[in-house]
This record gives sequence, C-alpha cells and structure tokens, in this order.
Amino acid sequence: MKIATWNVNSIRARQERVLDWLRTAQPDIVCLQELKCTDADFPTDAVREVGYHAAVHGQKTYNGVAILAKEEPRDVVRGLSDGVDDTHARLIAATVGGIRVVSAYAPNGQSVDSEQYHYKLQWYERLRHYLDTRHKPGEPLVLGGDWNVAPADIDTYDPKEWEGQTLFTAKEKAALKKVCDFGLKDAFRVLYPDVQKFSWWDYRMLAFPKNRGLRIDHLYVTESLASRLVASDVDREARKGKQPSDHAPVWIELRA
Amino acid sequence: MKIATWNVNSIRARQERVLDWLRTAQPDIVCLQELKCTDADFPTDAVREVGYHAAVHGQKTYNGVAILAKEEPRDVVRGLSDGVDDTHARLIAATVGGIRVVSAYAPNGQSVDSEQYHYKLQWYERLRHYLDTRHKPGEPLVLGGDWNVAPADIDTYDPKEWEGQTLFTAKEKAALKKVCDFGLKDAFRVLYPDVQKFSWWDYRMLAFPKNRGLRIDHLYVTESLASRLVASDVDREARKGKQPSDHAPVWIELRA
DNA sequence: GAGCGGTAAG
DNA sequence: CTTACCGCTC
Repeated sequence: MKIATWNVNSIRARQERVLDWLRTAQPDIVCLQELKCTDADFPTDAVREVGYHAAVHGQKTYNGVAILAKEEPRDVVRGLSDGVDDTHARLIAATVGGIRVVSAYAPNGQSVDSEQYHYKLQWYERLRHYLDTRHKPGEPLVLGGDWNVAPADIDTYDPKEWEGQTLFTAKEKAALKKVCDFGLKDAFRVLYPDVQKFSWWDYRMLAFPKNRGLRIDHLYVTESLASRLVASDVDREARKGKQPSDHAPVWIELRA
Repeated sequence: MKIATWNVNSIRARQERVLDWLRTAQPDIVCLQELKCTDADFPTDAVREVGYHAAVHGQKTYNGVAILAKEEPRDVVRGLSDGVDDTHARLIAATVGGIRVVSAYAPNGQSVDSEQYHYKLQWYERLRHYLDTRHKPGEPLVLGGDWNVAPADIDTYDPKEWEGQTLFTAKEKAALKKVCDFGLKDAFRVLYPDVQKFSWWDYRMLAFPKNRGLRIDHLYVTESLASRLVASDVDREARKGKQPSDHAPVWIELRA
C-alpha cells in the first residue's frame, strides 16, 4: 500500500505532470494540496482515465485539497466542520481500504505576527480538536499534507538562516507537535531518523539547483500504520524540468 | 528572394514558434507585427542565432513591428514620423538588398464609428502621405503587414456575414485602395486572381478548424518588384497546434 | 480565445 | 519565480 502527498500548486497548470506522475509512481492513495480551482474545474475525467477516483474540496484561486485513490473514497468530509466562519478549503477526509485519510494544506502564515500567522496557529488548534472529536489514536489514520512547518533543524538546509522565520518558528513547531501528540508519527522520520531530505524549494534564488529546501510535506500515521511502515521517500524528479510545482511528492509504503 | 509578413501576436509568447518557422521557411526578409514588447524585450540574440538581423520598433503591451533579414537592414526609420502625436508603434522601414521594406500594423478599428475606427482611417491617410513624401512608384518597394482590411469578397469566408463589419467596411477598403493607388499591387492577388486563401482566423468559435478566416495580411509591391513575382502563399501550418498566433505567415518569392 | 499588465500570494 | 484574478484589446 503506497500513500503519497503532493502540493501541486494549481492542478490546472500541472495537469499533465500530475497524470504522468500517477502513471509511473502508481500510488494507491494520494493527498493533493493547492489545487487552486473549484470542484467544477477539477480534471476528474482525466484523473479517472489514469485509474483514480477523486474526492475534491476545491476553492477558486487559493487552497483546495483532494484525495485520489484507486479504490473509491468513502464517507468524504470536507473542511474542519467546526462551526468557525472559514472559507479556506484546506482539509478533506475520506476512507479508503479501511484507512481514514486526511489531505491537509496548513496555512503558510506569511510573516511572524501577521494576521495569517495567527490564523495558522489557530488552524492547528482546530485540527487537533478535529482529531480529538472524530478519531481515536488506535484507528488506522493517515494525514498527508503540506504542513508549512519544518519540524526540526535537519528539515532545513540551514537552521541558522531559518531561525525565527515563518515555517520554522517555535510556535509553529509547537502547534504541529500538539497535533502529533494526538498519537501521530512523522512516517519519514520514523524510518530515517538522520536522513535529510526536502520536499519544497522556493521558486526564487535558484533554491532547487542549490538544494536549499525544507521538509514541510509530511505523512503522519497512527501506531497501527506506523508498525506497517517499510519505506518512505521524496520524488525529487517531479520537481525538475519546466513548470514544476515548488513541492515534490512524498510517499510511504505500508506492508500488508 | 523570399519576403514574408507575419502578425505574431506577442513575440515573447511565440518565440520558439517564430524561430522554428524561420529555420524551416528561410525567408530572406520578414515583416513582423504585434510584437507586444519593448525594444529591450525583443529576442534579438535568439533571432541572431538562427541567422537574422532585426530592426525593431517596439512598444509595451500593444503593437510593435520589426523587420528581420539575413542581410543587415540599413537606413531604419521608425514610425510615420509625420509630426502627429502618436505613440502607436505600427510602422518600421529599412533597406535590404536594394529593396525598401516597410513592416506595417494597421489599426484594428474596433467597431464602426468608434474612436479607433476613425483613427484607422486617419492612419491610412497618413500612410499614403508617408509614401508620397518619401518614395516614388518607380522604386523597388515592398510593404508587408497586417492591414486589418479584407479587400474583396473573395478575401472573406462569407461576405454577407462580414458586410458592414469592421475589417470589411467600404471606408476601410477605400482607405486601403488609396494607399495602393500610390502604385502598389497586392502580390498574392496579382499572381492568383481567383484563389481564396486566408491569413487570419479568430481564436474563438473554432474559426480555424472551420476555415472561417479573412485575408488581411498582404504584401504590397511596386511595379519593379511585381514584374519579378513568381509565387506567393500562406503558411497555414504555422496557425496549427498549441498556442498559435491568430495569423499565419504570408510570403512572396521574387526572381533574381 | 488569447495576449499583457498590475496586484496578490506562495 | 510561478500562479491566479481582473480589466482591457484584438
């Protein structure tokens, strides 16, 4: 069982690249983020043609998340559904093959102490509440997403340079940790405690050729899935070439 | 001697297509229109690499004309230079191989009786004045351009549908004829009085697949060049495929 | 339908 | 750097 997450930065601008990747990588389940399109504009038919069902929570211009799967996703829930007045399409959940799957796009947070930064910290609190009220740590649960937080020094190309910057502040790391404290483990880090791999590189300043990236895309799993982990990697190739997303896909492999 | 004209509808959006066409069509001289870029943004180096010198009269966003040639264009003149306060970059002239070459982009005219329509008719009058004051009908002179006028019924896919529409009104045809009365002949029409070929097809309504086009791109020549005409055609292939210009290149061949 | 430009966002 | 939107032109 292969489960992946990928911030595609516009599914319309990236359609052929995503389809190519699905054809070759053949994940069973994929969490997508930053679709930047409405449900109506999501390329459902094209995705179907390469063998995937799609559960989509779209939004015009910004955000937008989806779960693609070879099996049909069941019991689809869109958003945090906590009564907060919030138009951001940042979360979708569905059940696939007995696993509850969440695709999440955490707020970027813009700059420290901005309105958006505050919203980001709040969003993490709301996500923890979402888990507390709907799930148990004993369930088979996976959250794939762009978390917009690099959890540790090893997850940045230069922790000194990132110190105090958005994506790497103590408050953001603590907010993410609180979500993990529900009973989730960072699958890549469980398997490879000392390996440095990045999942995102800024479009600017030749960040990708210089490998000046961050690991901000993670798959979080509960214990019943963590015990089945056999591999995890970043598909760095998908960041190469013309018109790439600024993120690469990240995947995990679970034993039966 | 092969001379061509092509409204490229943004040289930056069309750069590779234009270079490919230069490599295969191998014209000696090319008049380009609708560069939609400043002189600084024109891809002079890339054009040089495929064997062409460039004389450019650029403008930001709108208009912009150029003359490309295997030989270096001499005595370049930009604009109508008639003292009228006019920022539109719609004309450039240069001498190549003993021939005076003009690349022209006539105003579109928007809708009949609009300010733009009036400007179009004025522009044609100014062009006639330009010829009268700078040239003699006996000289070897060629004007290649997007004239935004279909001269006759045969130059539209449906004269009934176009009757009274901009690009096909009596006033526009008369304005163009007055320019021709200087001593110019429509090279394609001289060679093929009864052949219907179009050079422009609207991007909308599947106009190209249905061949619902107009012939609004012409090469006008004085008698000394008309007597040397051996062939003329529209490179319809260049209108096909992804991200084409809405115009196809038109060319003439002169015997030595 | 497709181009640009300015703005907003990452 | 790259995408998306809007308003404008062709």
